Amino acid sequence: MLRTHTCGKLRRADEGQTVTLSGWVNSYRDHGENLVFVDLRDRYGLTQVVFNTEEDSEIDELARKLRREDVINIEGVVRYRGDDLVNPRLETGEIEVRAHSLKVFSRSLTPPFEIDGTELPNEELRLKYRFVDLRRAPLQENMVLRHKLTQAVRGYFNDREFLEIETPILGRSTPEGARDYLVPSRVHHGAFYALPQSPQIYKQILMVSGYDRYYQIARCFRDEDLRADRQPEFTQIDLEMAFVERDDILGLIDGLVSHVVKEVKDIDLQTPLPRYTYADVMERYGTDKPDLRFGLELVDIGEVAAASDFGVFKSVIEKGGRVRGINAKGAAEKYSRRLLDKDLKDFVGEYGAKGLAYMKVAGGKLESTIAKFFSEEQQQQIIQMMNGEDGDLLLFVADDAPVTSAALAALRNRLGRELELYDPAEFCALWVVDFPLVTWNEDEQRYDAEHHPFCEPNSEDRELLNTDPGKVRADSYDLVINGYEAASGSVRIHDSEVQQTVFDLLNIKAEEAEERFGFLLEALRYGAPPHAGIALGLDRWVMLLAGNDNIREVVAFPKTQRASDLLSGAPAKVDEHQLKDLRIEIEGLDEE
RNA sequence: GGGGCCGUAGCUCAAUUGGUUAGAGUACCGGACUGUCGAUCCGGGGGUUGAGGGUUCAAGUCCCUUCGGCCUCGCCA
Repeated sequence: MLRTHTCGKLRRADEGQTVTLSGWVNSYRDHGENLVFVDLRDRYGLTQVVFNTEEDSEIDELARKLRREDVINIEGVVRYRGDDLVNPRLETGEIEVRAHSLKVFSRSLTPPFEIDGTELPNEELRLKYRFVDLRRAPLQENMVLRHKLTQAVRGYFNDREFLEIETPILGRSTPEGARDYLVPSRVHHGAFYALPQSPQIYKQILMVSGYDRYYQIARCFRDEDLRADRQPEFTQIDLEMAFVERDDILGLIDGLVSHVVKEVKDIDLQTPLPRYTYADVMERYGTDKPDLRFGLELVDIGEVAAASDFGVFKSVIEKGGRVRGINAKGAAEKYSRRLLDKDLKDFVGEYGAKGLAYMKVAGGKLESTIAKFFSEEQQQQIIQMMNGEDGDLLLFVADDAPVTSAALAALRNRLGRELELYDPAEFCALWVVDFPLVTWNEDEQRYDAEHHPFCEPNSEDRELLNTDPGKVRADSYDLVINGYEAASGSVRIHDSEVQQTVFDLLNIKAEEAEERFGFLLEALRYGAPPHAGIALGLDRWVMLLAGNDNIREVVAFPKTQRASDLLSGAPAKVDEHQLKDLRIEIEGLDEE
């Protein structure tokens, strides 16, 4: 071993010991020929090393040349710094190591940015020099948190008879869903593997095969555009159980969530987690993943709007749309006219809203350029419906139902944040259940699966499958934390006839279904147990527990928004002979 | 595919209406200093203003194109 202790280990109790430390030079303080201080860093902490030449002039000369990020090895004696010299900001601040030998393992170029700097460099640089960025304490803490979380997850499942089973990375492309990452086959000309979007089909087959409790910390790939909380490759805590019903999964995950947050953050979470129906949250919050750390519920004022003289509202209602609003409590003075007419209007415009109507409550009445279109009685109705008080700001969007939902849900989140209606450190988890089985796709003139095509229709809604499929509820469930989808799952279809009915509904032709995932259909014909499962987004979990709003902060080697890895340069061109092996030709390459 | 923000020294930023030799902090290099800990003090080097083109007597600043990063709508069963 090239060290006897780590840089975070030594305390006053170790005084007098001869120790060996290895690490990176975090900083140096040169006091001339006779005295040099070096803060030595590893992932466990910082220890001050003193070089004093009275006895060892060669070492001192070497020590004076040390620079940030050099990697060194020292041997020396631990000693108490002295009553006036203790540094209370360091865990090792009571001691220092008086070095009597120094070895330089390797010198560092001047780092592209400062490891302990107060200002972060731009993201591009951080990604290119990720090996330097990863030395920074916040990222190291995130990696540790991530490790603790995965271990807590494994512990929880291992204690409950679950088996961790790996599924293929090279699989088969399936229709619907996200765009696949494809891998060409050398042996089979013109044929491709697809990287898994999730281990969905394999885990269902494992249920058929009798592995009734499966879990896996599985890498998944989706070739879609990125967001702050989305990477093209990400990790799911994936699990599936046989002979269970919906509430068994919800209960199991309630237990997992409380176990994990206790283990990694020492948070005591009340379980069972609250459950809301999809219909309920869509009506009250306009989204299937509401942030319930604050209120600001949506209110429908359609009836008053229809009776008013305000043409914009009236015509929307006549066309079957909705008029809904939010009461921003006490915010009447917080948003200037300019902000309301420009910033907030443009903001809801991003979600398709053509305008943003607003009224202030003052003296028990409504104050607004549009107030004149509402009778005294209608104004009082609105104030009452929206629970209005003097100083409140009422905001309205009139449009078709999906637009009012999307615009107001986004506005609600923005107001919650700007008006500081919640504690950012709070951890608010809930279940959303009873999603619709399918949604109508206007462009394609067909139904799309809301969750995925293997999701069991709610048994109470079986009749509706043929008469009104859009009303059929699915046996599916999402776990929502602080406004993020943290997990998603369902009871699966275990009957090949029901599966066929759903494929028919989704207009997946029997032939196509047989070709694309006939292997699942076939498996279901050989004795399939009722089964259900769920997948949790590990990266998002770590992000939330780390109090971060960007997933790149919890991924060791993340990709940019255009899905490139600035560290390695991936994706990159390949040698001509590699393409030849695969019989692939690239169009338009000559243009450069 | 659409919208928005950004790109100036290694890094973080500044630079008036388009006007002198593009500055500061920090990092880096050299020197001084025996108790520092964001060390301090003295001195120094460091710029294709992302790239290309245009307008102009004059461009970091205005216009066009392009590259890259971030946020976002669509997309993400």
